[in-house]
This record gives sequence, C-alpha cells and structure tokens, in this order.
Amino acid sequence: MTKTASENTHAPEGRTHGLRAELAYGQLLERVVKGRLAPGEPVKEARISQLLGVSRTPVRDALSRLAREGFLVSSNRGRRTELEVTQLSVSDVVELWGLMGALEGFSIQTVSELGRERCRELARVLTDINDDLVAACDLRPWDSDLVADLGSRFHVSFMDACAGPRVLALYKTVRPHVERYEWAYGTQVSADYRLSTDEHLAIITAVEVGDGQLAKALIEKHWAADTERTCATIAPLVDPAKASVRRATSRDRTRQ
Amino acid sequence: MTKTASENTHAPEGRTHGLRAELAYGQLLERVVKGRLAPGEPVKEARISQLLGVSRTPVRDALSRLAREGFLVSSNRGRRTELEVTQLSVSDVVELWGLMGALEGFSIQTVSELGRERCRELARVLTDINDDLVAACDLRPWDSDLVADLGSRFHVSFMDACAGPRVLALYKTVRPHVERYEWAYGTQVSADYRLSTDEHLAIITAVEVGDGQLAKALIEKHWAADTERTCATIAPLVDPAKASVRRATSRDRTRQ
DNA sequence: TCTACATCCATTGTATACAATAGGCGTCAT
DNA sequence: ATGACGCCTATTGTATACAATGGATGTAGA
Repeated sequence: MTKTASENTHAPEGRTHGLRAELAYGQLLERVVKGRLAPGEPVKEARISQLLGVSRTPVRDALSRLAREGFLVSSNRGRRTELEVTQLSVSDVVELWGLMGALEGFSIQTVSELGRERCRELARVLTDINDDLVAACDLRPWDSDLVADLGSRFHVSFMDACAGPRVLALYKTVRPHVERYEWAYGTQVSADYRLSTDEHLAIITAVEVGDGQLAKALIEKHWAADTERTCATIAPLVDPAKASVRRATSRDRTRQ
Repeated sequence: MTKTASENTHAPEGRTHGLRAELAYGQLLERVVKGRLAPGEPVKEARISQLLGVSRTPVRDALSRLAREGFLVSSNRGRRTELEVTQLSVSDVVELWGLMGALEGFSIQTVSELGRERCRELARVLTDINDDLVAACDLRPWDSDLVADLGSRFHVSFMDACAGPRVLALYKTVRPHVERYEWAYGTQVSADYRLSTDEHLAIITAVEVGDGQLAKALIEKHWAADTERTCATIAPLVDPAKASVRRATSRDRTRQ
C-alpha cells in the first residue's frame, strides 16, 4: 500500500547506504508532527516498513528513537513494546513548554559571552525575524504554517548562537513536540500572537545590551505566558470537561 | 574472550527474550561510567557483541542510544559511524553541570504543589540522606563510591517527587554523565564535600517550607558552585596547561 | 449460555546473511 | 625512492530468517 515500488530485495537503488534509518526517522517524525499519524494510532513495524519501502531494521531504529523522545509510547503497560502515537494533553503542554523555557533560559543566560559585537548582530537577526512575524500576523488569510515557522526560527536562532552542543541536541528533540501542538491547533491561536511578538521585543533588547540574567527571566516568563495562552486554547478541544486550566501541573497525569 | 558461554546459536537460555538490548545498554553504560571503557577507546559492534555474548542487533541498539546520549561519539567526522568513548573535558563539565542545575531548578520550583505534608516528608527524607552524607564525609578511609551514591540519591529523591515524566526521563540520561566524572576523579575531591552538604541543608529548608523559587535559586547556585569545585579539581588532570578555569564556558570546544 | 482451555496467529525480539564502503596495503611504474 | 593505483579487508548498514510470546479465537464441557 502506497509503496515506493521498484526495489524490494537486494536490489540497490543508489546512494542510500547508511541513510535509511535516518530517513525513516525523519519521515515518521514529520508524519507525527503534522498529525498524519494521529494520536493514539497503533504503529506496527511491518506496516511502517511497507509504507516507507525499507526493511524492519532501520524502522526499528527510528521507532525506538521516537519512543525514547516521547513521540510514541508503549500502549501495553510494560510487557511487549506495542507502540502508538502519543496523545496530546494539557499536562504535556505544561511540562514541555516549561522545559523549553528552562533550556532556552539556561542557554541565553550566557549571551554576553558572545561579546558586544555578536550580541548586537544576534539582536539584529532576531529583530528581522520578529518583524517578519509581526507582518505574518497581520496577513489575511491567516497562514499558521508561516507563523509557526517564523516563531521557530526566532527561538532556534539564539539557541544556535548561545547553547552548547549537548543542550542544543536536547533542545532539537524537544522542539518538534511544540511544533506538533502548533500543527494540531495552529488555526486556533490567532490574535494573541501579537502578545508574543511584544515579548520577543523585550528579549531582543536584553540580548542587545548583553544582559543575560534579564534575558533568561524574560524568556522564562515568555514561555509561562505562552503556556497559559496555549492551554486556554487547547484545553476545551482536548478535554472539553475541564475548560479552565487550574493546576494543570506537569505532575497531573491527565491524558487526552 | 570473557564470554558468558553456553549459548551461541539459536539455543535459548531462558527468560531473556526482549531484554538483551536493555541489558547490553546497561552493561555498556556501566562500563563507560566506571571507566572500564576508557575515553577515546574505539567501540566496534562485533567486539562488543562477543564481549556480551549477544548478537550485533541488540548491541547496535545500545550503541546508537549511547551515542545519542553523548557517551559515545563518531570519530570519523561524518562519513561512516565509527564510534569511540567520549572524552572527558572541562567544557563538558560546565555544560552538563549547568544543565543539571537547570533541570533540577525547573523541577523543584513546583515543590509546593506537593502540598504541605509531602513537602515536610520530602524534607525528612532529604535530611536523612544528607546526614548519611555528612557521616560518609568523615569516614576514613575515604569511600568515594559511597559518597557519590548518597549524593545521587539526594538529587534523585526530589526529582522523583517533583519532576514530570518527560523531564525525569531526560534527567536520568544526563545523570550518568555526572557519575562518570565522579568515578574518574572521585578520589580527588574530598574536603569540600562538606561545602556541598551545607548547601543541601539550605535547600532542604526551602523544600520544608515549600518555597519553590528559593529552592530553585539555591539548587542552581549549588550546581554553579560545584562546577567551580569540580573544574578546579579536574582541569589540571584533563588539560595541565590551563589549570585555572577562567571562562570555561559551554561554548568553548576545548576537548581533553 | 458461560467458562476453561488449547490452538493459532500477529507481532515483536534476536540472530545471521548479505551489501556497500572506506581505509589499509601492496605493487608497479617512473 | 616515491607516487599513483587498485585490490583486499575490516566494519558498518540493511534485509531477512527464525524464536518467543501474548492475546485472540474457537471449542468442549457443565
């Protein structure tokens, strides 16, 4: 079903040695992020390997990686693996958004170590992106994909500049979770993106003058505010019962 | 060579279906953490699979996981994988210790949500551990293994209580890095563990009264102070040239 | 009809066979 | 002697064969 066709057995098909696993990972991640693999959907190795036209080996690699990163979960409590796409939940938003704030705050804290010149350069880059973001917010019809993309670029830009290799690697596995929620509910959020861009402006100023502590505080506040906004938007959709977001801490295991 | 013996081909040996990969991961992680696999040592799939008495499949799983977690790195810049044990470095200490502070600070921040009773209970548990730690510090001969273990338990205890599932999972992959440095240089640190236990006391007080913000600040300060102490200890050993630790930020790529 | 049990099947876990590639090593020509 | 070239080998990447397991399904007995 939907096979790439033409290469089944040992017939090579050119230049893909050592890339199938990575490719499978990318393909599956994209499907999960964009919702083409829906929350709760069971994920079987055999089916995926048919879908992608590769053997189970690279698929297994990709699946175990996605599972460890939290995009897939084992539905059988404990025994056999038996994976399915992780559900969206308010409690996950709280934890993930908080984690993003912690990672970004920790990294941007040391922005001054870039030196005056690089700080100003970074501030210029961020200003450009934020200007584009403001423009995109006024755009009609609303292009949620573009907005999400520019939002990502803002954050990734300073993380690339400020974060060490380990933190950066971690960060880049957490980000797609955020993007997944944006894809799922992106059409809902609209007006209050302008609040976001205003917060960005304050952060840019802190970066420009090299005030790491201030930038850290602002970033954390930014994510906290965005947590509220996002939860308010998605809570009714994910769980219509509890539309208000009181005490939706990361410790609440409330799912779906 | 050091084979578990008795089961080579398809002969099962009871109760290990679905555990070999996990087992290989655990074995290898322990070897890396304890230095039995030395920094810079090449790691070949075939050799490891002989060493552990399992096939390459679960070994590959374990290796790719360890590589993603940063315990192994590809020595060939880019092309074929070719893994080796990651080097110890001052810049990694700075980044890892900072990350631990960020994760613990973020998690303990919400300690008050446990409620008064659980806060006090947690404080009691932490006090017990810290008392043992103080006792272990006075012990002669110096038992660095015991000290490291108690130190771990202190931190893991409140993380288990405070952190959400995602952050906790991340945390538990970062911790072994710290333990690796403790195993490598544990015999060196000695007297200033008492500074650590004093800092613990302040943290316990903050937990007891449920002051999350204070606890966060204290934890971050604790790790920052420990970064200084650890770097001062290991810098001369890792890179005798720069014994002083001025500005060893996570962005410096200075290795070994 | 309902329960207990045995069988089968779907699916994962593991081992191994096979393909591809990069680097080492030897050979040969200049 | 030295450089270029090509083969060989070590090692990884991929596919597939095989084992094990848990749940589903069907059947028999009460």
